[in-house]
Amino acid sequence: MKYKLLLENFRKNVQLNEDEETLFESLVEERKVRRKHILLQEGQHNHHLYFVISGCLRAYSIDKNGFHHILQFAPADWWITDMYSYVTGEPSSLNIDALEETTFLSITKENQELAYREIPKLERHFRILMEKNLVTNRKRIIDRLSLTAMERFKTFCHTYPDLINKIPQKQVASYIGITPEFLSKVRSEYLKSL
Amino acid sequence: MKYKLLLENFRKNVQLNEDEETLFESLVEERKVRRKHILLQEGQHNHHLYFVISGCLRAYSIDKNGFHHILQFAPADWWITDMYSYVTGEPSSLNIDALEETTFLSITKENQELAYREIPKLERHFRILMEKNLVTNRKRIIDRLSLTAMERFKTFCHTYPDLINKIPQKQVASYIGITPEFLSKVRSEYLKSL
DNA sequence: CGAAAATTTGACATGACTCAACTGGAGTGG
DNA sequence: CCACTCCAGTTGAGTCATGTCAAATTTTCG
Repeated sequence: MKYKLLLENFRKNVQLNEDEETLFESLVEERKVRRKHILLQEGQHNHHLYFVISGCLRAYSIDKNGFHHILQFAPADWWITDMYSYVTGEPSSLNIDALEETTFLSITKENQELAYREIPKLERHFRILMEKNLVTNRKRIIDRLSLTAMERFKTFCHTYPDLINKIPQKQVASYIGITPEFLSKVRSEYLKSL
Repeated sequence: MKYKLLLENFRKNVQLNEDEETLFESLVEERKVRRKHILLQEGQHNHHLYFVISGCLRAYSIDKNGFHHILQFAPADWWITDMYSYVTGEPSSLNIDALEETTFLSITKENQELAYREIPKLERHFRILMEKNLVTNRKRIIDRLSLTAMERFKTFCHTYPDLINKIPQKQVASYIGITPEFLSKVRSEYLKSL
């Protein structure tokens, strides 16, 4: 299996033997996208799970006023998809695109189901991934309910120190749920206070 | 197995045979709590997963100003826990209590792990549960980012029609992330507009 | 290098919060 | 079964956090 990062990802929760690794490798497709290239567009059907090898993907929705709201960043070693569309088969309400040139693995739902049948312990791996993902999302809901914009900004800096220097402020604003203008003000207040 | 509702819950995703049902039954404990009784308190360690048979539980956090923020309601047929504490073993940051007299099943993490070992297909069931839970939480994040208070209130009424007539308005406010006073105003606007 | 995008800044607008007063219904004890 | 208390809910006045819009400036990258 040539995808070391994917193996490491699996190894956090389960041990695969060589045949199983080879099987899984045969089920994924390696792809590459350029910066700003859209991988999944709102309204399309989504049958894929993506695993980032290098670069960074992001999932966002666009509201009725045209504002973007970022739901997730996926740097290397992260899984990403529109889970709603993936689970239900309904058209996607999210967009997924690349913040920079990104290499990733793509696996269809059919192949993923096949993998579950052939390698049942994968269920365990993905169950645990989903649990952790759930924890992250719940934390984010609580933060939005109980923290001010500046506190959320500080939390973001603390939680994603790598992203801060990599992505435009505008995207951070969209993630923590404020306007870019207001983030600019909040940030300058914050810098003054240091 | 005497817990029909639990069986139905499993059957949505997997088929257990009679031995497996009996095994699982032996791992859970049936409990009952009164209205307002606290099941899990912030700061305690949480090693349990709960499944509601009748009544309604709720999970909430309390912020530094003493305000409550409701993360989840769990009516009959729902699973609930502080997933963060459950997964990491850290003390809980959430409280779980009963909105009304509630009967539920409680299973320890040790027993749940044992169940996964003895009945591997349960991994599948809980993977799927977690995926759906994730979808719900993501939807809630998006709603909070893109909708006004009134829109969120309407969404709540639409999503949880049963709860609306069962729980005090104050709790709805805490769930959608506004003050009870403001919900009162929003609600009267909404009723006028019908 | 030049165009396009991101960021900053300021004046002004507004959605949501705070606080306080009032009302009404639910639970409790005598 | 009444009186009492205690929350939940309502309403209004004033305030605050954040949004809107527009203009100027800086950065990015094609």
